[in-house]
Amino acid sequence: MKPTIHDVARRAGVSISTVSRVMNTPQMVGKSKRLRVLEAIEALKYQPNAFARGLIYKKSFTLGLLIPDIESMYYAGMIRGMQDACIKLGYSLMICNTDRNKERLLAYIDNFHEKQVDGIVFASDAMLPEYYRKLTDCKIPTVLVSTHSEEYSLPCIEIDDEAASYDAVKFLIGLGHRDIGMIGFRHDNSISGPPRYAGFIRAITEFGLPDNTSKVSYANYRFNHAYAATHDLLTSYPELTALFCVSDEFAMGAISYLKDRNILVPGQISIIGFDNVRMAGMFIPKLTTVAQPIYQLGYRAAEKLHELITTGRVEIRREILEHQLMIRESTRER
Amino acid sequence: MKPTIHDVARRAGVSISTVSRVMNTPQMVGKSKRLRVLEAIEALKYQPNAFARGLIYKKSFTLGLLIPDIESMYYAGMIRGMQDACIKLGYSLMICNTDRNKERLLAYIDNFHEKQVDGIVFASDAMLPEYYRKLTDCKIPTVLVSTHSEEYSLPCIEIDDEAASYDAVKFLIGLGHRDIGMIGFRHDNSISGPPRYAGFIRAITEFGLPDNTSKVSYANYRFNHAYAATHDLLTSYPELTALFCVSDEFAMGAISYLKDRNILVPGQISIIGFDNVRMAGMFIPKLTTVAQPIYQLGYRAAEKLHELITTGRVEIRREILEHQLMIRESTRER
DNA sequence: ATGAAAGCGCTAACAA
DNA sequence: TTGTTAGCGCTTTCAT
Repeated sequence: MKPTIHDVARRAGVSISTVSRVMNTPQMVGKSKRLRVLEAIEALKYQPNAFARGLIYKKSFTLGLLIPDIESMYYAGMIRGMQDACIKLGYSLMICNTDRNKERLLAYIDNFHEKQVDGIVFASDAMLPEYYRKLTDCKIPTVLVSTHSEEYSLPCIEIDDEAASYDAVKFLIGLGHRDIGMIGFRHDNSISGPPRYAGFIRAITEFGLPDNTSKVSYANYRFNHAYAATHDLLTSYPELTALFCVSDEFAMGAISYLKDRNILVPGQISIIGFDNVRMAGMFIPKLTTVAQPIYQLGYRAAEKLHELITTGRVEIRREILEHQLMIRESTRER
Repeated sequence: MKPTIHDVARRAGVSISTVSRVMNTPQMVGKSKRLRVLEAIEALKYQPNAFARGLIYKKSFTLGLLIPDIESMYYAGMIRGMQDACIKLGYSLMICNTDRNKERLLAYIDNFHEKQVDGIVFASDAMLPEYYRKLTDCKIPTVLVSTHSEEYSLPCIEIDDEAASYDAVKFLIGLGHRDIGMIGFRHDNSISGPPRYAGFIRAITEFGLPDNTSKVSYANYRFNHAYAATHDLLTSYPELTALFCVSDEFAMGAISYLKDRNILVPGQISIIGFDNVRMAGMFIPKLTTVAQPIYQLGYRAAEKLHELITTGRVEIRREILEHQLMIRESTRER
């Protein structure tokens, strides 16, 4: 049996309130008793029971994280940042992989509610009305990361997708490319899909390139979809000399397809990715990409959630972190 | 304020025990009252308080997971399996990334103890005496995954590293290679290091190859170490025509180095990896590798831990899952 | 400075 | 079938 506060009190020959005091307000306890209690705690390897504490404080010191895909390298990096922040702030982190499944996500929120997490970091793309309703019903403070919401004024932290996209395409144009295609996220099931498309279009028009509006193919999160999308796009537009991919995984899928067709990257087609996941610098060729501050995104999300939990509000509701172009080997001058 | 059992009881016009009963033993409650209670629960969006329950059941219905590196693709796959099993079994999962840091791991165990997790899945390489002591002090049921322990008889689930290694090298030999090198894990800080080396040696000797005992270079978990290790190995033994890498990440590091030196894979050197992480099939060239049943490893670990928690023991203490050769593009006949 | 006692939200034993 | 009540382990008044 786990020792309780009573065991410690008995062993130290004091009352349970004294034991409680040495744990919470040691300065209110006489030195000799305090020492005896400390000794007993050590000897018994006593750990206060988090259930009993939670019952009183109504706090679990646990944060919940909802991510769509634990196997995505993007989220893995984010988790690291979040967990480091949690250690600093004294929270535990409960990570839940929704697999982009609505029911599953909803079930996780119920679970968080029951387990009384102090707050939730939501990294699962679109904040649907059902999610929002449940969240507000439960009154659990929530912060969005690398997504945002138009309808609901939840605090969020992300990058400027439109600008980042624009910078990527502008870089390609600067390299002399004029026939640029894009492998994007479907607009109907992603948040960053539309702004990244908008950035692409803005760069194309601003620099007076021929109408590339339709030279876009959409894929669904994973590698093999991007592989197929690249096939479609190149079949329709064989003149393309550069491809803007909205994620590094898409870039890898595209390059993989090109490789299978004996098309050289960057020799014949330049590829730029997005995210700068850890794998980006390991791929062959090493990916030129728009780097998101992935670790920071996670770290700040936890900090922001902490702010929301403790103060009830948040300094800056929508926080934008800087992106940065990483030039490596998958792009070349036209 | 979160509604309590009292609120539900009041609204339904019954006692709190009746409410408790409809949640735990509905068949013991009269139909009309049951319906009224259900209605009240729904209307109030009542969720029983996990703290109060935990205090009574002395169970948190939460499992703890200790992993060395959340950014490793290997562990990401394992987590998915584990979480799916947890959903099935009614547990939540608390994932903690130790970053291979001893103090951090120890602190996480304390945290698990305080939060009263029902059990721990330990996936962090070596089970050091300090870890084991703390674990037994806390009396938290523990299962090892993709590692094992000679000294302590903890339940574990893994593959047969020696045999898997042997199979990989045998495959290379079957391809006609006679000068085979290896990029391995350091023996002093890994569990699978020695058996994988042993498998390599056994294959070499069994097939009467020249003494390759020393044609091994060691790396430290990550890509860039393998990159450097490959450089060292090839500088000493330029005659090598095949390389056995003990992880896919090492294989990628090796290939990356070779690429930078304009050495063709598999044209001039064949590379075989280990693990079959998701990325293995996406790399260029696609990795031939020894597949571990990564998802299953995670899934079974959670099931096994559940078995240990509920029955106090475990059917098979050391459980071995099957590995399987995945032949792709990074190897070729000599 | 210290102890006794109330109560956090729930379950389970006991009564009715 | 139902309600009353005694804890689970802890913090926090309130006395002393």
